Amino acid sequence: MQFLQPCLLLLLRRGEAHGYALLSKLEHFGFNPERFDPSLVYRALREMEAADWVRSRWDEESQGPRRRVYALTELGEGQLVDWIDDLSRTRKEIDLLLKTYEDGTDESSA
Amino acid sequence: MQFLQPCLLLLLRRGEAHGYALLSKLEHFGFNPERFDPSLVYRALREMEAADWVRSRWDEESQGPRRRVYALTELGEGQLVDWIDDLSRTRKEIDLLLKTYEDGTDESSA
DNA sequence: TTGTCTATTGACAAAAAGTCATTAGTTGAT
DNA sequence: ATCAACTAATGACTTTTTGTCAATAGACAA
Repeated sequence: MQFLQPCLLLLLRRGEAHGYALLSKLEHFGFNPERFDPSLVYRALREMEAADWVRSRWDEESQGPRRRVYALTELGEGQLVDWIDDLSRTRKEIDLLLKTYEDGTDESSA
Repeated sequence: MQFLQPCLLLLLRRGEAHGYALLSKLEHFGFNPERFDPSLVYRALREMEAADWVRSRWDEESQGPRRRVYALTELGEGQLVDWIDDLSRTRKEIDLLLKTYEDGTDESSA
């Protein structure tokens, strides 16, 4: 799976959130929280901030270790649209591949 | 796109072929032959041979530069099945992602 | 004999993904 | 009060994957 960044943007579209919270919400997209390394989420967020798809601030209110809260930017919304387009295309390619496989299965029955 | 290896196995399922021929047939799967570097095909084939998913021999009959002709092995057929399963799962994940996007679009209309 | 097409290989660079250790605040149990 | 577990984030390092490009070489046509 290399859908991490689009998944994070999708989650952030519902509202701002910090990395650790996003980590658990990723389960919804089929990520296994057991064997999924949290640093991947943090890295993805920092990379997306460098691209200005998200912006962060330190949450001053919360208890415990400091949280960096991320929010989607307008650029990020545009990027999400691009990703959705990409993924639609990828989906079509997979469909073609699966169809090609099925068409070639059990040729003796023709 | 990282479907190169499954695409090659699918093509080889139709019969043995050499790298250069496979290169042009990849167009069927949406690869752009203009900007697609041939060395990627050759490398993929060599990697798959190392995994014993394909086997090769030099074609002695053909004219021009020597051709290495690849054929799918039984192991390779099994691997193809695994890939098809993977891709079906990936397809479902993409569907979920696209659906999540659509569900969240234009919330004001609710 | 120069250029183009066919055909394959190898070296190197860049990008992406995975692993692990470290730091640090909070809470609950012993 | 100390230890473990949970929350939270960062940085260094490694491995894997992908991309780019140059080199070699036979055949053929201009």
